[in-house]
Amino acid sequence: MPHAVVTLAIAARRFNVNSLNMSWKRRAREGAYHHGNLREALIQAARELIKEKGPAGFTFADAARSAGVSPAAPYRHFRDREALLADVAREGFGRFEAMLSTGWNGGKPDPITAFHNVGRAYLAFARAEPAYYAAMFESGLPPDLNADLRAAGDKAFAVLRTAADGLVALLPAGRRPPAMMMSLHVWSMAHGIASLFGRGDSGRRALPMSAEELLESEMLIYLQGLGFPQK
Amino acid sequence: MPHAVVTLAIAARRFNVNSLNMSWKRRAREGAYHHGNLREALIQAARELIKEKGPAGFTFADAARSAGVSPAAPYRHFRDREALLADVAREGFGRFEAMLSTGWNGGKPDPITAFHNVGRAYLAFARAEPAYYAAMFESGLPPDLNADLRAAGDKAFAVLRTAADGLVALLPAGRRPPAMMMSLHVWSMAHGIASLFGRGDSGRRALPMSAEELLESEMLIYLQGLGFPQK
DNA sequence: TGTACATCAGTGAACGCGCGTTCACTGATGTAC
DNA sequence: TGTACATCAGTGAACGCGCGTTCACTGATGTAC
Repeated sequence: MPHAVVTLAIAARRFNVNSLNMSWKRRAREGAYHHGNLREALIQAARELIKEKGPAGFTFADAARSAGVSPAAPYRHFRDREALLADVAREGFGRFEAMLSTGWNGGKPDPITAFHNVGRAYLAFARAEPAYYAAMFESGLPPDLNADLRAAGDKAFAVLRTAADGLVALLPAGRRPPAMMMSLHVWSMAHGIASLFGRGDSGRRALPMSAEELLESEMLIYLQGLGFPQK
Repeated sequence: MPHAVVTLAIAARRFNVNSLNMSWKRRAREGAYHHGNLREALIQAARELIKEKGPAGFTFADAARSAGVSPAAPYRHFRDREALLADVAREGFGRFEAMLSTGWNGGKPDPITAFHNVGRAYLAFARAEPAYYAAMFESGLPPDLNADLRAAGDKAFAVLRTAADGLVALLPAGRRPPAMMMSLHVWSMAHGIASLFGRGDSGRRALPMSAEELLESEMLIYLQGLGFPQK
């Protein structure tokens, strides 16, 4: 009945969607749809909701509401809630890989320092992006739900593998541990510390030292055990 | 209307509840209530549901249904779903502590062997009791939701701390690392491996070696880095 | 030992709510001519 | 350059469902006397 109000509301919505769309166009050159880049907006909304309430605490309808569209709209882009979650995880693995790569930085200034930087980058990601991290590792998604997700996870792990390869090459041929094993060891250390202590989101356990210090000392002792020179 | 059927159904229910009650009386000497030990039955039901669908995948009504009672019954024993989940976690920490203690076994036959046994016990628990493990570490419950839960978690961690103390005593006074740090390191290794690879429930990542071998080698290298003699 | 009574674990019906999902539709966009 | 048309992202109303929670109740148990 109050036509003016309804019209204003619609106008406001259109305006918001369009201005968002313009900023997206500027940021990422992904194609824009005729009412805005809803696909990406839903992923952002899901991230926000996961950050607030955990990976199990958001619904398809929630994401639609946050993105300002009707509850039926997400079905144009995602088969179901799990498909949306998988896309959040896939995108997260991509950023994760980038951060780890930056940490490794081709093994510079030297492989041991770079290896520690990878560890720091791991924790920094878990702390800065708890929503991505939860979607990637704690959402209960089967890791090979789809080939893209699987590949994204593998690519991120490959950075650890590359770093281990670079480190192993420092040792004389007779005393080289399997790089695959080393990378799994480091992954488990970093993941263990990140999920027990180093999360940016909810109430975690208190510690006598920072998560970063804990991981650094753990890696230091581990590398010493493998016969690497200190520093 | 079909009185006979209804009567039979009620009789069957009563019979089941009573026979369950009797077996509980035999197993645990916890007090029995006048229609059965519903409190414990709800915890069991929650464990079963968590094992099937994850810690976020069960509802209060689900648990009641599994226990064969009306949806209002659980309110006699738990304030809400979170309180039930917290009790599952608390009970889990108790069993966890017992398994870790058995692994440590007072440091016998020798502290290094016993330390490795603690690691094995950790993974064995995560594998055998994925529901407890999930409630304890992956349910999103704040660790100090209530004093009992907090205390149960602390007691379990204290076993790791005791083991680290026992190990540290092997080293000469000048080269002893802080036992607190050591126990946090081992916890993070074991938890990392357990949550990434060593779970009995759902589809996890494949590995070139078993979770147990991975943890054992990791601890071995770590201990070597601290200057412990091998074997 | 028997009876009356208080207790309280569990009932079952009811409610409002938000979810997932479907459907025919609308209307802005891009394109063919 | 202008017009007609096809496309398809998003609408909004509708549905059935199961959840959390409440309520007055029931009836088995334990106990006081």
